[in-house]
Amino acid sequence: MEQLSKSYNSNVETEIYSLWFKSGLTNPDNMEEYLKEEGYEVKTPFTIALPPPNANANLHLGHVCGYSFHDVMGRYMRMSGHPVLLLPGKDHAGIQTESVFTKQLEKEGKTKEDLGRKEFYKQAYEFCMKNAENAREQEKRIGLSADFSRELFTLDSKLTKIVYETFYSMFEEGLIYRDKRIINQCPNCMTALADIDTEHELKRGIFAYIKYPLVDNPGEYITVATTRPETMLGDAAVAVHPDDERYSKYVGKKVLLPIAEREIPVIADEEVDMELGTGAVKVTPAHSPVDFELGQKHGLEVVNVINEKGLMEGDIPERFKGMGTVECSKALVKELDEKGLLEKIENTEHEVTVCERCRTNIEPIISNQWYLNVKPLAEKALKELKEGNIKVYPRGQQKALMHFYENIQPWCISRQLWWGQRIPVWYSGGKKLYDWLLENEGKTVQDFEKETGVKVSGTGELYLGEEEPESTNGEVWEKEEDVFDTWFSSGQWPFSTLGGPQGDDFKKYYPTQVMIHARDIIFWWSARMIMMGLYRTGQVPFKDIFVTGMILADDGSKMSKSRGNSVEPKEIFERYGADALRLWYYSDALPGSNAPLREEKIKGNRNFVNKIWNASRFIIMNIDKSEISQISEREIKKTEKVAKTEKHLLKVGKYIEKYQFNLGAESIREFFWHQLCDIWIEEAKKQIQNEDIGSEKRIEVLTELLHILKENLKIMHPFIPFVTEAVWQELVNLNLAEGMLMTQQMMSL
RNA sequence: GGGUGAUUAGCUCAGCUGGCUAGAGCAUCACAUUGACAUUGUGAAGGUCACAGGUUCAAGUCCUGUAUCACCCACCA
Repeated sequence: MEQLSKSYNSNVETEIYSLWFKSGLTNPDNMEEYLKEEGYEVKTPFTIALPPPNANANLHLGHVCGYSFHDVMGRYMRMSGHPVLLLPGKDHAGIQTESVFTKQLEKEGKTKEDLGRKEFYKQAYEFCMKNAENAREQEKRIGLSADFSRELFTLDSKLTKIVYETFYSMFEEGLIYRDKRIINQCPNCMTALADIDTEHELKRGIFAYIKYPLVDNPGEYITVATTRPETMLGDAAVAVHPDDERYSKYVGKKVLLPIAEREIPVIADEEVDMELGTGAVKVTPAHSPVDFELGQKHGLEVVNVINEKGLMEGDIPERFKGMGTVECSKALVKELDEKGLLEKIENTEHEVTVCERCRTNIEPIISNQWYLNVKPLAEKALKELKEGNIKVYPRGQQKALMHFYENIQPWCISRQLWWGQRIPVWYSGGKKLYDWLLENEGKTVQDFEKETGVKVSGTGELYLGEEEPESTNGEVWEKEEDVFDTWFSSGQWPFSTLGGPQGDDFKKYYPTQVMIHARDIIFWWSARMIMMGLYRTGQVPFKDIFVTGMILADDGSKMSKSRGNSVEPKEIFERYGADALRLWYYSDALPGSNAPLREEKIKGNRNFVNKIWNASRFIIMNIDKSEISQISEREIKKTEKVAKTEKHLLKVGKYIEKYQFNLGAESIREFFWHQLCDIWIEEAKKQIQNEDIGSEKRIEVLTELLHILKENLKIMHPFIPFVTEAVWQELVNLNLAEGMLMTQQMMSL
């Protein structure tokens, strides 16, 4: 009978995809209608909010493959009677996009200031939309059966509105506040960074031993050791361990800070490590996170000497002003040496914090930022975890998540960027005034004017809202320049995408079922989605978190563009097809494991895909046109083989429900190849080889074989949707099947 | 320093609540096949399940300790 091509050609995959997409049945509302029309029971909706990839670049292999987990769940659920919503989107990725796009502007010889905030935003938006389009193509290429009619971008006004509502409500409850804290400042990106946006690098540095003379004991001094001499200009104290006998006599006395010529106290604190350096440590609250804590504890003065550009400033000798930190360090060391206050300098290697994007050294500085007190939210999240309302796979990650919640710190939610959701706040009389009044409790606007010499018109009050408020008595409203940390909006993804707590989709599709992503973002994303979800909706945003493995280069190293060892998804699609890639990923990228991408492994899976094609082809070829009606009308007898097949379907279904995709993939391969092909088809060959066309024996054997093939196609479909649908459509052409495999129901389950 | 996990065939890993004569894929070797598929079939080789103790009738599987590795968090004056 009809001649199918000798091997499966993965080029048909795009064609198959458009078949699915055109049907509109990836939209759960349509799917629900379809189920009703076909007389199936409509089960509860199944929702996954897909992790939105960053809209500043093409998708990498990890993204693309990750979606095959979402899709296997989605397809299986759809075939089991659930209207399935796989909700796609794209993330604006604040810092990263701003950095990528600014670099692109640089190549054109422009800066973001040249464009101005509005134009910058507009162009960055276009840039993201272009990338989003590419990303969407890749998502389709892997076979993701998502409802693209609902696709969203994190900066869509619908989402922003919901994010703002959350902000207003949190502010009113006192969870959000402005605070002066030490932050990670990237002097290059000119923004505060969350800890997550920083990395650590081992760099060469110096260890300078500097003598601080005692004020009341001429000739005596305390030597402190520091890797950053320039920060001494901002020192507020020298700290020693209370049990340290070498220094106990000095505690409570004062030393004269060289060069700055300021008197600072000697304090005692348990935190000080007696073994390290000289056992005496200089305390610079303004420029070191630890020192900041120490300073707060001991009520020390905060002396700012480095500005947000990483240059020296503030209450320091004129000659150092405007210097970079390294330059200043050198100059200081030289002067100290001349004064005989430099004991020695050691070369050392130490970890420094750098900006994840541009690798610039992070400058810890004091800054006014917006904070969210996440502690009460974390407590609720922790409770849900403990009660088992959210489960993390692999289980070990659950403990890690609990530990994270138990030790959570206030979250800095403001970023000094242009790209993002601008914090909807207005300051009467200006931001500086507001912060000043906050720091100087009890003082008034008049005090501000007197002490700073700046004239303001306003009350120092805040107004929350997007639109500029009415100006009464000629007061001037200053708009907040900062934008939200990206995680503040992506943390609301599962409900913001469904239209917020009032949305129709929300009512129908929330909470979602499962969150699937790579392990590196569990704290930064999932942890926040749980907190924000509980806060806004009172419900957990998803019941399960499934953490995928990481794709590595074939030598086991991390894939990265800079190393040149990254593999484009496109290459794999072209050479082996999406099904082969998916199949490889199910078995290799298990939770907690690494998956080095080896070509020969994908090849092996491609062979299996081809095997499916050829076994189907064999069965189709053996059915004569004249036998079709007899075969399709014949009742399926529950033979041993059919029963075994049913059992197989149930088993694989269980694996999918338990997120054991590797076992599922292994089973479908084992059953199809080594049971159906190697044994049953071989048997069938012998049974029909001497039979006449249309004979009872032939009809019996072929009917059973075809049925088993179709059942196998169904259970394999969630894993490898393309080849199975391609075969199904061949069957449809011959009147041996109907409709699309994607929407077939697994009735035996 | 804190946390989490890993350690099973050459490689990447399965092995759920203890019953294994320890599996898969890829790689290797031998043989077969122009027959749906050379993108195939049949078979072989390859492992004291990191190490040391313990619990048990029975341990890859549970407990304790040791070692090595990985990731995350904190920090390094």
